[in-house]
Amino acid sequence: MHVHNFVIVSQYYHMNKLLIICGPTATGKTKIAIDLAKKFNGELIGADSRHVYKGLNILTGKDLPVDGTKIWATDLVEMRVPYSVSQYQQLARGIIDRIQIRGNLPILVGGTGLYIRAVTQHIDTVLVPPNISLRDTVYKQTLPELQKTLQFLDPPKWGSMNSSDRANPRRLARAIEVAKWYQSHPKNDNPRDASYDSCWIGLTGPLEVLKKNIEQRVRARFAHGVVDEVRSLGNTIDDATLPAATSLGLAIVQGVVAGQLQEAEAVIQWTSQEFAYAKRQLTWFRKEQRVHWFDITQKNYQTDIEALVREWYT
RNA sequence: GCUGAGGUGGCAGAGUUUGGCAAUUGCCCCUGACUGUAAAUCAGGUGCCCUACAGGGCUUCGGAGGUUCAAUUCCUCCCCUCAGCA
Repeated sequence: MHVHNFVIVSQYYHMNKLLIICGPTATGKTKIAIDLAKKFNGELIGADSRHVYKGLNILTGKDLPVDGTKIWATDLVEMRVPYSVSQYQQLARGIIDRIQIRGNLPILVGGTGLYIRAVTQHIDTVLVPPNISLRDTVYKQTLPELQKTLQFLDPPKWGSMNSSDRANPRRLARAIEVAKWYQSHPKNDNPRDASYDSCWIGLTGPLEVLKKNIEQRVRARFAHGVVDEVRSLGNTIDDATLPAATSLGLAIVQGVVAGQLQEAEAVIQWTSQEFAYAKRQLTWFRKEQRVHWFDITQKNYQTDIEALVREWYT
């Protein structure tokens, strides 16, 4: 009887656990996540805004089959179809539920900060859908016009925005979209707040090391046939505004395919863009107070991580 | 060798006509923001020095001279690049 109770309590205790592996690109997040999955009966959920699309596996660095470990929340939709953080939130939370029910440890791994935040925190306006026709008209307007519209429709929202966002047409358009939506819909006061017992692991390293890793990775992608991969795309994503079409390096490799760019120059440009992205990721995650950071150039960081997870999980 | 066009920040490239604050702009680079596009999008910085900011000081347009109150700009010579002709 005592034993029985213990098992139930134990399972319940574990029911809410969520391990998160985050950090900039090219730090080996997936590899660590797979190692941990093996040791703790974990299952991986990708948190990557470009891996949700089918295709461009080499270009986006999708870590395929590596020994058959499945990664949930990848290869979800065709590249023609825009996918958003809202859909990701619903899906990922559902996946986490099921992993926990199975008695396994969900491991959220990826570099898309907003996706991770959407899973772990509530987002007020997440249920307000995009209004395509509104966006079409709104994007034809000048910045001052957009600003005036938002100031009129939602003064508090305008007041809460910083100077950078106030100059960002995309943010203004979204805010206008949300404001219009609430003119005819009630506010959702019953959001599902995800209160996971989460452990955040962040991988990082000196910038020079990150840059070197990125360059190696970019070179490897060329060696693995990224040019052919992009060439075979044809015109499947000829709309440059599709999220999948804005994948880092795509335009550059297309330049190589078209013969306008030498591979050596392409490597330089792509590395540079990818490195800038890594720094943006660091800027984002730096504000995430819960992250336990590990430097991948330190000798024992893997065992340190394992020890931390073990302490938290058992 | 001759003729022509050029030489301006890490790179590209304005400014020279008509001498009067050099750092148009873009890229690269640095920093930051971010709540249904997030590998997206946006903001700030970017000759050097002082300064928390305001601001102040000092450099510089291939090189050396010259004219002038004042030269990236006009004049002379030299160096270099490109194109054409030999």
